[in-house]
Amino acid sequence: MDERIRELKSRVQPGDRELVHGVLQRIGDKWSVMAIIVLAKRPRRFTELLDAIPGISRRMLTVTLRQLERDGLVERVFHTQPVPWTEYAVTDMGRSIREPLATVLEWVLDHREEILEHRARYDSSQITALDSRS
Amino acid sequence: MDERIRELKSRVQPGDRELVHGVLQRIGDKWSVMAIIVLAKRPRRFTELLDAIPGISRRMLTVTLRQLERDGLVERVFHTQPVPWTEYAVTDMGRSIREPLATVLEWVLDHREEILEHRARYDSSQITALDSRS
DNA sequence: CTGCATCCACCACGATACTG
DNA sequence: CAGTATCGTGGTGGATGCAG
Repeated sequence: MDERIRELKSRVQPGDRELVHGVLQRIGDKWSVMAIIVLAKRPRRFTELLDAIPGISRRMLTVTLRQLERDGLVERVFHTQPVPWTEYAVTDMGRSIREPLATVLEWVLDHREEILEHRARYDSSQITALDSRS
Repeated sequence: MDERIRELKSRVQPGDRELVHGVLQRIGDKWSVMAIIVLAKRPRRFTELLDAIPGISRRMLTVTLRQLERDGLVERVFHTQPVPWTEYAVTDMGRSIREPLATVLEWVLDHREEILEHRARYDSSQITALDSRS
């Protein structure tokens, strides 16, 4: 593991810190991951995405799709036949990011109980600290 | 890959969506990953972390450490000998999250050029769109 | 239908003064 | 040394009106 990290570190170039953090922020935002997951099943049009991603607003769907499009994870295809419409689809790169995402998901599922236990313990200790303060 | 995703999905329980998103947000925030990386090398005291993480404020260091502590990724140890002081260290779980993080890092490095190319292309197309609008 | 523009609420973060 | 408290600011996201 430490070996792997050293190996990866040797590949990091000057501007990569910002890039890495940018990607981490993207997958940490509210809708990007969901959009990629939904689009990975099959391409959709704007309104279909609105329905397929419960709770998202038109604004955030637009913003999210533009960001993903900018990075090349999603592409927007314009059709004219039979009637004009827009279709969104994941690119190969967009599809490939599900791999690291799955690794994160797996880690969370593996440590689900441990995290929740720690939170419960931490929160209750904070409450008692507050109690003794009053 | 799709097979792996299906397998992981079968393990997802009702409340896990929030939990997963919470973890993604944490690794997407500005300082958590850096704090874990620094602490993984060796334990540090508060002021050492302040120096080891360039640009972080005392406030954000406190906030970040408390969140990581709450989730059980970092532990705070109080010493009394020879003089009272505080020491922070990563837990086994905190150490283990470097694995999925490394996977994400690897993906970013693998797609560094492609992402930057897409951004450059997207941005220049936006500029021309703005030009034709004026 | 597919957006973009605007306004607003909230939260993350930074600067800084203060405390045991 | 190791924080906490307070304030200010920018960014993220939601609601909604308008347009091609």
